[in-house]
Amino acid sequence: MRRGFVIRNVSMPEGPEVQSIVTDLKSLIIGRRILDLVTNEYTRRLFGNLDGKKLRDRVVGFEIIDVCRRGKNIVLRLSSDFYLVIHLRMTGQMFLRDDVPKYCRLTLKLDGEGDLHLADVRTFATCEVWGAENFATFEIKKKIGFDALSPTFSIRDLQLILVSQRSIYTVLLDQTKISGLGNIYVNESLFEAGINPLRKAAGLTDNEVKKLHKSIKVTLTRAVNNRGTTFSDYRLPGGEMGSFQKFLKVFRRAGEPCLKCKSDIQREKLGGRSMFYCEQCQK
DNA sequence: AGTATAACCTGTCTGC
DNA sequence: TGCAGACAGGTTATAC
Repeated sequence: MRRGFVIRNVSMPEGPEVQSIVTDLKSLIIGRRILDLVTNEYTRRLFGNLDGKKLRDRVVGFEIIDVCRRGKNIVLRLSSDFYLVIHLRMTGQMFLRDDVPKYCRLTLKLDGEGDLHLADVRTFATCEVWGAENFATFEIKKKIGFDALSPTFSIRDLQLILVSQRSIYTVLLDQTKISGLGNIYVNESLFEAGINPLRKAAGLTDNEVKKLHKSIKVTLTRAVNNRGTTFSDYRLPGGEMGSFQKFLKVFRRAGEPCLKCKSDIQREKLGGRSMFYCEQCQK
């Protein structure tokens, strides 16, 4: 597909959004060669202090041999035996297309149709280059907790991390304990499980942990199947857009009736983040 | 150990 | 119509 072929325009991605981007990238850029790396004034801070020449030596001329996800990081494995690790933070976007998107911070010119662009209006996104030896212990070095999207994520895993006196809301957002959840999916999962976000993590009963585990799985699976949550009017070229916003039950529904009991959905601040929950259904 | 706040940035929305 | 202020899905550092 040609000009304007946009993969995804999900702002502020959580695990399901990153997974959707990675799935699309897999079919679009694996096996393709990086012909050039184009930077601009908005590239500042993207690579930290990595020297420009070193960067090009490790990237330009090599093939993309795999794309995968580690927590909320997008990983491009290159034939140079280096890994590009991209974190989109709040507003990062990946595009595969010929023309340069608005707020573009980096372009990888590829052989074949379309170049890979990283755009990011707020310039929080980061890109790191890892050698193979270092990358072998990526999760440990980055302190990435259990992958909530993994099929192997178990009730036992969840039990292991729910040992703190912090709120369950705070712990589920802590990527060093469990990775892939963000504010949307923490709020939705807790509603689904009928657990109040302010409960102490260690205070949950075995039955509640079981319910929460199931609700996390169900919520994330449905989010991935819907290709994430899009709040803007963005659509894929085929008319598609991330569609999980249609299924949100509490997130950004403050003051609206609970879908189970009709009482008002509450909104409260914790650690600068907005919690959404139903007082009646979430005890 | 836990919490709270600010910081990194810019665009958009709300209310006066 | 204009303007000020609040708000944004992530993460990290620092101070209580």
